Amino acid sequence: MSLLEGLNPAQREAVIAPSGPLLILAGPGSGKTRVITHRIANLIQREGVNPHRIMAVTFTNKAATEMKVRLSKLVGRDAEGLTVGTFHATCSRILRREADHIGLSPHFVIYDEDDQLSLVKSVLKELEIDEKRFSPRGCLSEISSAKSELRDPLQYSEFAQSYRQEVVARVYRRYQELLSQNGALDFDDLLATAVELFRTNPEVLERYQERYQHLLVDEFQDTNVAQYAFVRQLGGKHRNVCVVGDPDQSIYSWRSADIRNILNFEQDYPDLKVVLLEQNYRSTGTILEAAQGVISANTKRKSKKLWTENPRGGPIAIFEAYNEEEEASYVAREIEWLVSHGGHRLRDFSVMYRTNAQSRALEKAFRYYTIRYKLVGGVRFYERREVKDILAYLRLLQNPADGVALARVVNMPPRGIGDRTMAEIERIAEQRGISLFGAIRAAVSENGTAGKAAQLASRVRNSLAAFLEMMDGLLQEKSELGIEQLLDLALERTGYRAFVLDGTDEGRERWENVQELRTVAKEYEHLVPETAMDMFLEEATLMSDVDGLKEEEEGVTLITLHAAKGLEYPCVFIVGMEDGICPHSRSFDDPAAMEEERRLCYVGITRAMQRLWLVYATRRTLYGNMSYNEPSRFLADIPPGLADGNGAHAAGTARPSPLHVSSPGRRSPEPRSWPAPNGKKAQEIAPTPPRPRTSLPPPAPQPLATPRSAEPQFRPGDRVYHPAFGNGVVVSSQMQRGDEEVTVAFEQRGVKKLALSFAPLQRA
DNA sequence: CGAAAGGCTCTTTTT
DNA sequence: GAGCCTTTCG
Repeated sequence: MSLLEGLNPAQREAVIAPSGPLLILAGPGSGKTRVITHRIANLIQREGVNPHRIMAVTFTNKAATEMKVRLSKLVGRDAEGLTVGTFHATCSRILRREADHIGLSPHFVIYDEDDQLSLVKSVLKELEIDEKRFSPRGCLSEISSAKSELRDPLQYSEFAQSYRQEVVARVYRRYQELLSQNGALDFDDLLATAVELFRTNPEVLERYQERYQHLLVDEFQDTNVAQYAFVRQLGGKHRNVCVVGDPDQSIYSWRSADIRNILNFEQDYPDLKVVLLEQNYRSTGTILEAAQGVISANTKRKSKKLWTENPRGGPIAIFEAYNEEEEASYVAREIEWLVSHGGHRLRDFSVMYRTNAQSRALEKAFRYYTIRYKLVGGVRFYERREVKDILAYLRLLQNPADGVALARVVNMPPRGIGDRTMAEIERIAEQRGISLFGAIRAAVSENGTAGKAAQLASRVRNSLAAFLEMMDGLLQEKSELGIEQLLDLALERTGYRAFVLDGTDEGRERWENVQELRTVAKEYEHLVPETAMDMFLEEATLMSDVDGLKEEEEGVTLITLHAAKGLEYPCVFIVGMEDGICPHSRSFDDPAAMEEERRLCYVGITRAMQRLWLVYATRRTLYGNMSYNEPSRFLADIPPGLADGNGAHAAGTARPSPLHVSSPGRRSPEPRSWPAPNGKKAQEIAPTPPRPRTSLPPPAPQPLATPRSAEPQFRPGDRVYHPAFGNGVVVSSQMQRGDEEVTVAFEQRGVKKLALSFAPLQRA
């Protein structure tokens, strides 16, 4: 099969563009991943580039994995030689390999946000800075952005102007010292330290430049200064840097992503070739048009003209719910209806929201309606308390200098080493510049002797001695044990197993998570023993939300708008379409932030292939109390005629919710256009009449694909095609309540009964 | 020291 | 409404 088969002219151009800097501006659904993978395949197969010389960088492991899978299909075994990974993982691998050049232990651990926060807190305590005035979170985010911009503590303190910044500068300096003492790097360090390595070791950089003659970067609009510096360094020699991105989908500026990287890119590489991918293969014309309506209200953007050959599709549904519970049950019932009548499966659906807290009401409704769902984000597996505890034990065994890990587990389960004791230990560690572990050892061995380290009660001393002895025992045995065995032994010796299994259901659940971790650990046993533990701990830390998402698994996906970037679903609900939520209230006084909210909304809308629902509630409980929000201003930017404003789009939406007896039904049975042409806010256009206390009868579903008629369009024997089910033959067809119900025998999927107004059924 | 209870403050998004 | 921190009591 030709590599160029089935590509449009722009895609083809991007795939075969000659070596040299290349910027691919790719609109949503324009076949971006396809272009990257085909370009790599083209390099290997047509230009004879050794796969070892190609590096592709993504933002999530999931994107990396997907890319690898697709490449395996394209180039077979050659894919094995490629370097494909996230920025963080790629930098981490390089740093472990080259650690000795910058005085770093190759066994460094990676601190996630939890660990970072504990470290900042201990710094604040040590420097006697009031947490009330300088929140640990605030300090951390300041430090994080400094690192993302490659400013070390010294540079930061020079640049510091306000009192606040001066304080943060002191915290930053000490924080960095402690990281180093603990043998740890945080997320941001992975990038900044890699850049530093290359900057201070030209010969190392040259080796990597020589090796990686071709670089490809996905989601370039979300790179920060450090990531861009890394790309520039690596690509500095051969200049074969291909970056792919879409400024309209830049949604991570709060994590220091800088759209200006795209502009800088053009300046840094004057001979840059630019390819625009503007044809959308994903969404219906209606959805694409709505998306463009929303995004074009941003002032600071280059306008693109996206287009599609896809059918226009049905209208977008806009539904006003009474509160978040009705919102959730509306979503649940729509899905239920479409799954039983519309020929959709649960996995075709995704419900997207601005903040993770919004998933709660949805989960409740889904459980009530017994609809299976897959929750992305929320409390992740690797962030569960018991999982983090176990990982901390393993970290401590791998790297006894890791003070954050020690502080986490030293009294978990409780073993008589409380805050006061630890404060004393911390004092010793700080005083002597040694690790917490070393300080415990010192305290135990020196207590009561001349020049004693501390005055400890004998009970406390015994507790510490017991802990020390236990850890020393594990440390001695660890070299002979695999990860799994070490984990088992640690669970016993530390008493953690007995601690978790406390007889409650919750305890059993937590123990299952521990077992799950054990299963993951098993997968690392085939690795080289010296690095297996490092890899295991690293991957546990660098795992991202979407990485755990299994598309093939049945169930509705619940996901934040941020995490949904890069995904697509036949049917998408965006809930909480309210001013204050989407856009989030934090963006109200910042035009740039508001533009980002709009991009976020745009990202959400463009995830939808066939159907889109935008849902808002007139009131909802927010942070514990009731708030009343206006419909999102973004709704008013959807061009007129694309949406049904009463939520009538799909199923029996007006059925009373069994969850809430008092829940009112639909406001008005007749569809109204949304919004009014003058683009005023929804509420001003269509003032909401008081909602009736009883629900109205459900209106007949609105046909999307066909006009209503008394005669069935399909007859037994007709050959048909359905995007999800493939080819089939009509078995029977009859009119039901103004809708045509077609029974089709699909070649692959068996017999399905479809409602024609909802099933995208075509004649084949 | 540890468990339990009550009060406090915030919550955007995450590699 | 939840998680975090502080307080209180055994």
